[in-house]
Amino acid sequence: MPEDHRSGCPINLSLEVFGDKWSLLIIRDMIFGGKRHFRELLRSEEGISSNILADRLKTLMEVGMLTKSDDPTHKQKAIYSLTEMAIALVPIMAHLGAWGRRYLPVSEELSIRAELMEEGGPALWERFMDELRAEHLGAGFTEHGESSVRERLQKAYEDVLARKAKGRKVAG
Amino acid sequence: MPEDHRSGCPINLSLEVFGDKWSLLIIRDMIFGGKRHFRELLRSEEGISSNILADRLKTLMEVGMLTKSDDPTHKQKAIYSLTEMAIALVPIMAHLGAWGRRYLPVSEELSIRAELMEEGGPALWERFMDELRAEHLGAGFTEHGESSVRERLQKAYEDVLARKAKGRKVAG
DNA sequence: CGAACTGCTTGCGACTTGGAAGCAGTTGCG
DNA sequence: CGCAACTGCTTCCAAGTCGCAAGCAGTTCG
Repeated sequence: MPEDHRSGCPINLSLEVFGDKWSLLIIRDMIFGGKRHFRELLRSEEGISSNILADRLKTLMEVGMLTKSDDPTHKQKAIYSLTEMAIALVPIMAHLGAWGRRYLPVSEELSIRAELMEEGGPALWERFMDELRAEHLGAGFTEHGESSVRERLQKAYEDVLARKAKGRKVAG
Repeated sequence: MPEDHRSGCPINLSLEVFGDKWSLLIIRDMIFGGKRHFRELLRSEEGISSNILADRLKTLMEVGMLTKSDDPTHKQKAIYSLTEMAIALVPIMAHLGAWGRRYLPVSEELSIRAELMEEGGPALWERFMDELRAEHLGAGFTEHGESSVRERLQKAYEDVLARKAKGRKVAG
């Protein structure tokens, strides 16, 4: 009997899984950043340290949100993949992003993705989740060349950066 | 310049606000349990201790998710109220509950609310949020006697408890 | 052959967590 | 009127977690 839980409340159990300051950021970087390797994840916007990252990857694998496999191109590289359980967090990410954008002091370039996710609504989320399934659960790397949701979000992010740099050049 | 933040990413900022194991449970108890007083919140399903509760209430007030006022009926009682910022978490709570229910070992009685929230969808969430606004932001306590969303959820919870008790009596 | 890179691990000080007990004041009840 | 119960916290302290810095064995690349 699993009495290592504080209660059987779904919200509580969810928090027991990712109720900390890092777990969801790792998932975020895998979903929105397309990161699959340890050292990629180490270069997070927020600067996670390697021992914490190792620990979180381990527990995320234990709860079934991630899987790990060998990279055929490099004997030392590991590839982390999202499971359906983690891909199912996309709508929560979208809501979290929308909420943060509304109530917290976000930066423009880092919230453009949240804005587009909010605008796109459930239809966009579903498409994104399908792409993630192909990428993480499909047979190997199913690249479908055309513009994926992640690529569109990434482009919007870079456009904001470019516009801000330009504005700074003109104004400053 | 507020450089006490790790990054301007909306998901990160959200996690900085409630990315711990207790903050959202307090909000949950206020939303779904109708709890408004310190000692009510202390009797949480998960057994929060009083120093942690005091600390979290303080930080939740600092970030603007809660307000505190005097209870006119008791000089020592404080009444905690949700702000719009906290009420706006209802859809996230619903998603969290749905996700937890799908992937984690929830108990039947504590997940019936999540089930009903999921079934009710955005329309039900909006109604619930309106009721919370009346209760927490309105002029005093706006009780509208008829069956509120919270009362319906609570009744469903009690029905499950009663059914399980009966089943145990018959089977055992 | 050496520099750079791979996924981690270790050491350690600082911070956080949380159980238990307590506190000054208030209220309800007999 | 007197006392038990209750009010929102606070303090103490041990145990655990966090996170920077450094390092490590192995691999790959030029």
